[in-house]
Amino acid sequence: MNERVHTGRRRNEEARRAVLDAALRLLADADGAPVGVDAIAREAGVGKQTLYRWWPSKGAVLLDALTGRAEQDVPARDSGSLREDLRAVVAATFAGAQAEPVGPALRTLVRESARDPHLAELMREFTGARRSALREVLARGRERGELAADCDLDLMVDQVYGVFWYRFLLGHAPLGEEEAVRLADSLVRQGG
Amino acid sequence: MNERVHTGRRRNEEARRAVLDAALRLLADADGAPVGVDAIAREAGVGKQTLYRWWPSKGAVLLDALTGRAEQDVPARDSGSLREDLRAVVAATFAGAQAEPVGPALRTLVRESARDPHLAELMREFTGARRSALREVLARGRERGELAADCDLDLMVDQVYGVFWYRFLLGHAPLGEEEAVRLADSLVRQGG
Amino acid sequence: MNERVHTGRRRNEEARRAVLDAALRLLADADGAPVGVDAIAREAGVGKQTLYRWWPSKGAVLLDALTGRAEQDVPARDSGSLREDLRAVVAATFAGAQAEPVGPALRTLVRESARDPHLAELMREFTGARRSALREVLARGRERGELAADCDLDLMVDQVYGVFWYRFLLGHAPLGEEEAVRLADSLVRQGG
Amino acid sequence: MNERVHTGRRRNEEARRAVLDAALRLLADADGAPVGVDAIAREAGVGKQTLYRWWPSKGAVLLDALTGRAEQDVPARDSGSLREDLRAVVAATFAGAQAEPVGPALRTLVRESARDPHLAELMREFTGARRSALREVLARGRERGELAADCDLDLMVDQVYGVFWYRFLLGHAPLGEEEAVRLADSLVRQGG
DNA sequence: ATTTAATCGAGACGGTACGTCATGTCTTCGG
DNA sequence: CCGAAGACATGACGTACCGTCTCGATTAAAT
Repeated sequence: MNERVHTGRRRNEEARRAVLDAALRLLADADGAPVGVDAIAREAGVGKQTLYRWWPSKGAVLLDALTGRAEQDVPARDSGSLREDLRAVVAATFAGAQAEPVGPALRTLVRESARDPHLAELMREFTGARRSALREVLARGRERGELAADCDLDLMVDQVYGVFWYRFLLGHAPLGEEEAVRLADSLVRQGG
Repeated sequence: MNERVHTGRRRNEEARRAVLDAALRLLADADGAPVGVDAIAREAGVGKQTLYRWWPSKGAVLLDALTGRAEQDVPARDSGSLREDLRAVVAATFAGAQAEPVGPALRTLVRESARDPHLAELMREFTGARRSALREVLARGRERGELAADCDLDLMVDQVYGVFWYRFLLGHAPLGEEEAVRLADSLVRQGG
Repeated sequence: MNERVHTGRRRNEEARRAVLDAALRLLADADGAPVGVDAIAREAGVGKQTLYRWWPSKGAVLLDALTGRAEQDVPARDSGSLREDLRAVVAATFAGAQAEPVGPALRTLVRESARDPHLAELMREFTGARRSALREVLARGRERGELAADCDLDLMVDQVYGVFWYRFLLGHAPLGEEEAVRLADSLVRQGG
Repeated sequence: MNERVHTGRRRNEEARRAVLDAALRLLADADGAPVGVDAIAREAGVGKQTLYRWWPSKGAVLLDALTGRAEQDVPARDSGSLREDLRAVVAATFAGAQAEPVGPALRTLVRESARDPHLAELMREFTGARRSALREVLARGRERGELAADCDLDLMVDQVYGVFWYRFLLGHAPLGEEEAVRLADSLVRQGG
């Protein structure tokens, strides 16, 4: 606990970091169990008011903790081949959710969002962004003729993220490299 | 509230029904918002202890309320054609979740299961049963040669339920007859 | 902490006692410093909700703790002599406020009542009762001719309690037997 | 809010006045209810630090607001007659506490001092000064033989201020000219 | 004339207490 | 023994206030 210094009347960036770090740590350690505001504040060495001053709800803190640190490193590069791109995106998505501390934190976050309407809304935005990124990849493939002109891109996107979340939250089946490839390929085949 | 009569020292079936009815009603009215134990007990005109005597947790009551009433009417008939069977199952799944009061109740139930480990376990069983029923349909199709011998049935199952839950919970896209057909057909095509 | 047992759907008398005991103990130990609700609850081994269920405010608990235990043992006997009775009442008042744990607790209570309008009202009733008891004594003396017919009994009462509270709270002068006698005698002389 | 001008590195007298004015206004408006530091600062259009730079605590501000404005106009003249002087002092004390805005402000101040040890100490000094002024009057009377040589002056002083504070804070009886005269006379008679 | 230093308004900060809420356990009492 | 009622311990929630601290601007005194 290295004695944070005050920054006067402007927001203390160190406090912000301390909060997000603490939140991410607790989120990861909890692995699904609820994370309390008091706990975050105590862990960060911060007054509760500081949380409520800068984030509209507990959920906002948690989401910020996850997105602000775990870079949205899903690439969405354009390799010229739909199969290639799709494999990359799906594999990155699967892998990102397995890594520490993102995985457990993400699980906790989703759990929390079930109770916290504010967080649910934030999550909706978050996932919406991911969805359109993936849709972009598919749209490029369709333009190149790798997919049928009449295929339902939205349904394909939802098949990817549907499988992902379903398995991620229930944990009844793996989310490895192999499954990513299989899923990507089956989508390409299905839409061809 | 029609003045239930005591049944002495044997379990009062009417009380059980009153609880499940009340739970389902609240579950549906809440449409996602949390449903408390006190609320169920009051709505049912029942003591809280009666709940905990017969159900191990709040979640169990909620799940019982849903499954005990909303018949698991997903058919899983065997028509001889995979495409036919799959369309039927998917469409029934989609339609079942739209109907009142099942839809809103189911949404609430899932939300609750995020916080309640006990309910989560019950939900796991519940969805597990659905999954194996669907897998059965697909396995029959594969035996008939309608799917490639090496295709990943588990992945196909999860594509169906993944899309279903993903759209059902986020509500960003429809879950109608048309989407059901499209999804079923694309899976048959992909696995052929 | 001897494992209190629940008493079912009726108020738990043991819990009530535990709360009042704890409150009195803390009140006395604090000697003027504020006593928190959490502290009382923790000390009593009781949930905070139990406090708010039975007492309308923190102040009500504190006052109850003082009056419910420390018997209002100011005698107000009738000895036939005003001087005698007055000396007794004043001395008892002074002595009562010195004794442990009443003294420190009373000081804390008054302090709290400055912030808590509800408690202030309760204190008003409490002191009002004391005032009328003393007024009774003086009225009897006046009927016996020990006081002038036109003397202001209310003013005399307030001289007693005024001096008492003033010295009790500021602590700038003693409140012993000697002062009690002197005050009583001077009042008799003044009203004669 | 007439745009105060900076005075550079010397204390800004206007700011001081603004604080005291604001404090007195809030103190009077509150009539017993707590007055917060933030409220004073906002009302005065002043930073909180400016308060803590010049006053050691909130209480000091409040007391200063009261004493710095409401002149200590209790006369303590020497008319040659104890009865006369005493009547004057007591009546002035009573009247001073009734006037706006001193009365309500004083009430709030005492309430605050119950929670604020620093303010309590300041109040002790404040009342101590009043006490010795009154004691002076009585001592002069005793030297002139208007009081018995062995009478307890401190007790007499406390009877005056005791009655005053008791009635002022509880408000159960009036503090008018008539009561002042009666109290003063009874003390002279009692000590004669 | 330039530097130094103390003022000012503003408001974020860590901390403590508050009163409300929901959960699951427990006990009474009537049927 | 069942069922209704509801008190109980626990612990999270979001709000309010306190006194401290730092900012960036401003202006008087020191150099």
